Amino acid sequence: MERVEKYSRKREAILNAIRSTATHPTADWVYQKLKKEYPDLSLGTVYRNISRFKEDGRVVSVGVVGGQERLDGVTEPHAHFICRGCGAVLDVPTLPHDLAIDCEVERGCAVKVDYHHLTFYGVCEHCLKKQHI
Amino acid sequence: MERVEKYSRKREAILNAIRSTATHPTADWVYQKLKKEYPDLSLGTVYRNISRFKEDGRVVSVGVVGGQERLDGVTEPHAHFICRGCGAVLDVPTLPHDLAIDCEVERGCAVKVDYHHLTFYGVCEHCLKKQHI
DNA sequence: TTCGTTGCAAACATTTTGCAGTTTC
DNA sequence: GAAACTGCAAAATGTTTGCAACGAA
Repeated sequence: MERVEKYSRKREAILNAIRSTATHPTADWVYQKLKKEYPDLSLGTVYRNISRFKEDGRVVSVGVVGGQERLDGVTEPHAHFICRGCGAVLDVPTLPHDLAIDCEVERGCAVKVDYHHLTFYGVCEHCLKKQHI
Repeated sequence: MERVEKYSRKREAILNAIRSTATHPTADWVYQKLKKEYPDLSLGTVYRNISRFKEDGRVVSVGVVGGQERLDGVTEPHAHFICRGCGAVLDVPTLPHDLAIDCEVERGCAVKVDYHHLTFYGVCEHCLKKQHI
């Protein structure tokens, strides 16, 4: 039996919150942001809905930064940059996303590749200006 | 004052354990493995030493898989494959590691890039055979 | 003797879960 | 009215930390 998703105002708000920012937010960021408009919102609800979004592909995980999972409402494959100074997660739009390497790895490693992540690590523009790292 | 590292048999064993496997182990894997030879080993010691290894580059983090950080004793840059079936982390040796893209991102994004991670996700050979995923 | 290292257990932080009440259809 | 959704708080998980004892130089 497939469960049928019913409408929920909070679920809609959670998805919109993730989609409306370029910060690649954490669950808690979403919770804090929506807490103002929905004072009775629960962190459990945020986690439950994010979990569902990831399952059906409405949201994608960028990975865990500083112990917290970072989310992305933009599901088209693209590279990311993570700053070791402030933990910011940025999009790297300059790079063309090469889907061909997935096939290459499938042939070379005898595996099935669904997708790949390309993530750069370093210091962001803002942190570079602030101090010498 | 710079602290001077003193010799420790357990530290040596922890580093060797990480270096002697291709499983990209977790802290707990190292702990369980060494527990036999060092019955009084503490998980805190494993975490403390791994943390130090990461700081000075003797060990590298592959990322968090299923809530646990995976380590790599091979510090030369190379790509990884993560299986969504069993959580295995494999090396992808077929792919040449392109260091030039780091510079490209530096120019395009006005950031300082230290390194990048290229990680493929999918189903490993073993899990493919076991069932249809 | 000094100071880095460890075991232990408590503390922490993030995420998951069980349950009873609420909302959607 | 049935089934999905939620708040709440407790539990689970992985990791960190304070402190007194231990070990290397």
